[in-house]
Amino acid sequence: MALRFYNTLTQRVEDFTPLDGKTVRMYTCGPTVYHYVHIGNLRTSLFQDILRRWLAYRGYTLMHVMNITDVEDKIIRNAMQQGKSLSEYTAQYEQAFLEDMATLRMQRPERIVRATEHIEEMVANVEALTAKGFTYVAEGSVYFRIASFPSYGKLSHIHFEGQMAGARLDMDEYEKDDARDFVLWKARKGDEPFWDTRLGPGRPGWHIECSAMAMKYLGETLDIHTGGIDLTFPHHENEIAQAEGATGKQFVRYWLHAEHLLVDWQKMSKSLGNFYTLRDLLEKGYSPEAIRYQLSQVPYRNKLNFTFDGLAASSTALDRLRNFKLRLDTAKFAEGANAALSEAAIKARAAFDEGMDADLNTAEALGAVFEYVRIANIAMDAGEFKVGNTPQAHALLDHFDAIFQVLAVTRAAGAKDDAEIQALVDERTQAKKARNFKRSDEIRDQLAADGIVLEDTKDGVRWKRK
RNA sequence: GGCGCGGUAGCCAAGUGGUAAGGCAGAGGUCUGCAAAACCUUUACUCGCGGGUUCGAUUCCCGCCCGCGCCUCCA
Repeated sequence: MALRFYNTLTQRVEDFTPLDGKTVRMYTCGPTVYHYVHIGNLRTSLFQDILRRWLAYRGYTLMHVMNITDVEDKIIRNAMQQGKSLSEYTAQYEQAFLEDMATLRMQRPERIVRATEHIEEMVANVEALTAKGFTYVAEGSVYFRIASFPSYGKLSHIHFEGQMAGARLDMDEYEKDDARDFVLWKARKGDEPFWDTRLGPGRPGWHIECSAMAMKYLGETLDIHTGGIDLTFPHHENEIAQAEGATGKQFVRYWLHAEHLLVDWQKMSKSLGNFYTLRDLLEKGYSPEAIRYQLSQVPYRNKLNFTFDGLAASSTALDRLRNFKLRLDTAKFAEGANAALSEAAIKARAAFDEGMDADLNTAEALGAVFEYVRIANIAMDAGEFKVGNTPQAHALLDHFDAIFQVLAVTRAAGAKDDAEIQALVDERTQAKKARNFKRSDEIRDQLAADGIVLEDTKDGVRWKRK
């Protein structure tokens, strides 16, 4: 079956077809760099990475733009408190975010753009809206008048007629004509940073950066727009108003939203003390691959309740796959090929692909790999796995890992290199042959202390990094 | 109150109108100088509850209960 995604706009799973042949124009709402991102943010980034990789596998050329929000209330507040400029303050967190992405083996989008470098595009977007009568000015700020945009609410499926029974309203924003209206351009306030523009001195509202930058780099109609589910309203709804108000054309064809990562079944927040950064987990000794696995294994549209038990389980599950690969690389197989196993490899590959095509069902895809691993292990135990079956097994693992990116071990700084380890392993084998168990056990313990595990198998000794 | 997502074995989780993938944990076993590691076997007559449609529902419809999120510049 074809590649298909759940589209928030239509609330249905739809076949995916880009507007322009094999090119996919995709925009991602990246982080607001006022602090280190947490693993919930990274889960969303990881969904985007997997989406990228799968689109590429399916033969599409990506034009993927991700923004960095580097001007915003918390950034301004924190930067001013620390006596830093905005860019001085945000640079450290932007850098940290990019490092986190690399640690988790995420690809960089084709283009990463910063809000503060696109003020002119935002001003132009606001002007286009004003020209069409969608805006009004109050106390120097420019607002979008929602009443003038009838389709407002089509993404979040909110009907605004008799709205707001139990919702809270922000009473500070008394200058708005309608509580639902949102700000496009904020008038300069106090000694906050500002830009002198045709809209007057001030700074952009949050939503305008994304519509302006997305259209600048990807055109008026995008294929895919992604983000966390909490951005659906109001952020993405407002992006639609800004873009479609200005162009009169459909802004985004497929809206994909990642569900939240939860801790104790609650959204992460600092006040609850359930806020983890990638650095926190690495300090506790979890590997980047185990974290990547844990964040990938639950399909992106499901909530993922993060627990350390779950992370440990992911680590063990990942070991199973790595052990299989190691066995494939080190065991001795008889000549020939087993037709039934070839069949199993083909089936596993097809099931993996079908799972991924079905709105990136990573759980199903993963299941297909594990099923093959079990079948192959049984065959190896029985001596029925043949040399001729190895290429297919490798191909399946490579195919899986091209998307999941978890099989290679991240080596600690200062770790022994392979040759060094092999020399010790060989020395131990010699000692064992000579029945010098004292020396052989000594080497085994020494390697264990360095995180190297030795495994004696019928085909000889193999080793791996823990 | 409105909108949205979900409730499947101890935990995580896939799935289909015809009688429940996979992973972790647990139990048993194989291998081994000892061990470690690894591998294998095994665990839901049942899919939140109550109705309905159907020859047949976990899967469709209705109602209810429970959890989570959004409705405040939160991924």
